[in-house]
Amino acid sequence: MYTYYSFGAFLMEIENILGYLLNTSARLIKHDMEKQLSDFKITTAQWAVLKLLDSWGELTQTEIADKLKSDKATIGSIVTRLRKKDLIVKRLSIKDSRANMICMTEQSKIMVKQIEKLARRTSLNALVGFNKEEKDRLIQALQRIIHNLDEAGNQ
Amino acid sequence: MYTYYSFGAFLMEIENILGYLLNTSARLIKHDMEKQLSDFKITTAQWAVLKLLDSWGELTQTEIADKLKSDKATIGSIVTRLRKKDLIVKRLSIKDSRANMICMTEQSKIMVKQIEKLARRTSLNALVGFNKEEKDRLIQALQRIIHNLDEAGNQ
DNA sequence: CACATACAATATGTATACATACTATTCATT
DNA sequence: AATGAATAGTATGTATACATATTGTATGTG
Repeated sequence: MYTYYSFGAFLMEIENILGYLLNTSARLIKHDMEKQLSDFKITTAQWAVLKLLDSWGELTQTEIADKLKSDKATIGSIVTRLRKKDLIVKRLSIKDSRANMICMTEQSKIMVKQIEKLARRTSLNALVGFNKEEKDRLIQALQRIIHNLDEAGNQ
Repeated sequence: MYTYYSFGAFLMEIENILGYLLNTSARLIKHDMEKQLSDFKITTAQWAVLKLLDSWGELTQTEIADKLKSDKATIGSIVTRLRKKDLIVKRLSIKDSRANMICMTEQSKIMVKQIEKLARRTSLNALVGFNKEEKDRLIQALQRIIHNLDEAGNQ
């Protein structure tokens, strides 16, 4: 049986520190997902942008950065790579000539639907042995952490 | 009041997908921690290596990579940077002349103790509003995820 | 001992992630 | 209308993160 460690433990080793645990689980799940995505020649970061566009329709790069809690520079380079693969199109905004509207292509609309299943499978791999209540509690805890840190960061 | 979303929701938007939530919370907590670490001219990845050495004593780069669930190339470059800052020393292993033992310096031993408090503060920032039970459940959930994915990845 | 295999570390290349600086454009206010 | 502040996006540089290939060393087996 696998042994768990408490957060309140006196001995605070790296393996028990929240930031390390979040970072490690995030890297491992990303790795699992990218293994599944390899056929699509796309990364998780690129997929997240497409998934967001699929929900919201066309967005500017700054809007994408805000919604994904990322930054303009990072989204800029992801958009460049998506465009090279013809998965998005940039259209100069009519309202604001500084801004580009990022739009999905037919190809990426189809791709996003196909990837949906893979994302669910990766979540299941990560959550083996979790019951519904445990899953829900985890998702809510992560949303609370993001809320806490996002608030603090935007002061 | 902030609204939470359930993992079992029919509409699976990017904001509710486990991998995205882990990745985002990991990035935000890393960002918070690195803000606090700025005086030490060190990153969280570099700190994790020092923290591990502080617990285990001298280790090879491969051992560090295994324990942090990272890889040799990544640890190699972190070790190079730590060495430039005189925070670690590389000693050729007596047993195995392919390997280097990575050892802390006096400077990094002191530094690690000072950083301990900052790590706790960052965890508190992230976990505002969590009670002890919620914190413990989260830590255990993350350790289970790492266990699940690490098992799967090492097949 | 010889040899195939495994392993430690390095080298190279791509993709985030993010700080900082810069350009072009827009907006607010006078 | 003029102008100073804010904003959208790009450019540059550093640091992971990781795949893949290479080099040198160790080890197990015949």
